[in-house]
Amino acid sequence: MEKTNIEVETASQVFKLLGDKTRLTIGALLMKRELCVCELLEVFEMSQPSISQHLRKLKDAGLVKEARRGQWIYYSLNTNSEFYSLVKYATSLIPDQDEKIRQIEISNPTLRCGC
Amino acid sequence: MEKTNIEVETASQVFKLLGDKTRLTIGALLMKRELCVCELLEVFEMSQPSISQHLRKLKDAGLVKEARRGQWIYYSLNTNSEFYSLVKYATSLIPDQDEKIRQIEISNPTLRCGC
DNA sequence: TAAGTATATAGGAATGTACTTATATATAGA
DNA sequence: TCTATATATAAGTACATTCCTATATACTTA
Repeated sequence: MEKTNIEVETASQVFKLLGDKTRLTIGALLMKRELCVCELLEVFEMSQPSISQHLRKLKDAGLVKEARRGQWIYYSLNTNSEFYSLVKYATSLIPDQDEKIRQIEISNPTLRCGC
Repeated sequence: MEKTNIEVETASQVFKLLGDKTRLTIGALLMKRELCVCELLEVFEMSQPSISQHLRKLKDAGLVKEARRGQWIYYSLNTNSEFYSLVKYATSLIPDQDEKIRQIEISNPTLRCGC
């Protein structure tokens, strides 16, 4: 886990981002695999705009990146970010999020039609 | 650097604490040595109550402990805290705080009389 | 091109945060 | 015990944050 010297201002901004339960959990979930908004919506008791706003903050800080695939925009961790190892460390501290991933896979919101 | 599993709620609270420039810097300074409020006051452009309030939050979370010695209350990192390794990691990310320590030692607020 | 789904943005309300000044409390020393 | 110094607490204010609802935008498919 290489460490670079990050300015106090910058580092504290990233900690502030991780200092929110929803965003920290999103980070841990994205550690497992990329996810779209409608998938995250399955595991947070929160409106779609709220999820989008959290993702935007993470994206603005360069922690996550997005990729549109058809109708969906998939979010994933930006492994090139200078904060990636911090995110990895931070998310490793909290309990495993497999249960939430399973919940997403059961409801499978991107495949409603069943085809 | 051992990692225990910390609840999302708890972990995000600690990140929130570190998500403030002043508190993150205090953490890095306490990594160097214990300090009293009047010493911290030398390196932050902030009122004494503000410093005290930041220290109180860090103390309430168990990250720092205090020890009164005469007129002064010395704050230090609580190495027994389950978050100590997180604090150590977090503070290792930011630039070295030696300059601020030197500044404190030059002004030496706990020894005003020179005796 | 119209309708449906996914996501983003705008605007606003409630709450939280980080400061400030004023004041209280605790210790030290004359 | 009086005064000075160190620190904590209280109360108020400005600003930031996080949610919401309503609406706009983008893509897909009939």
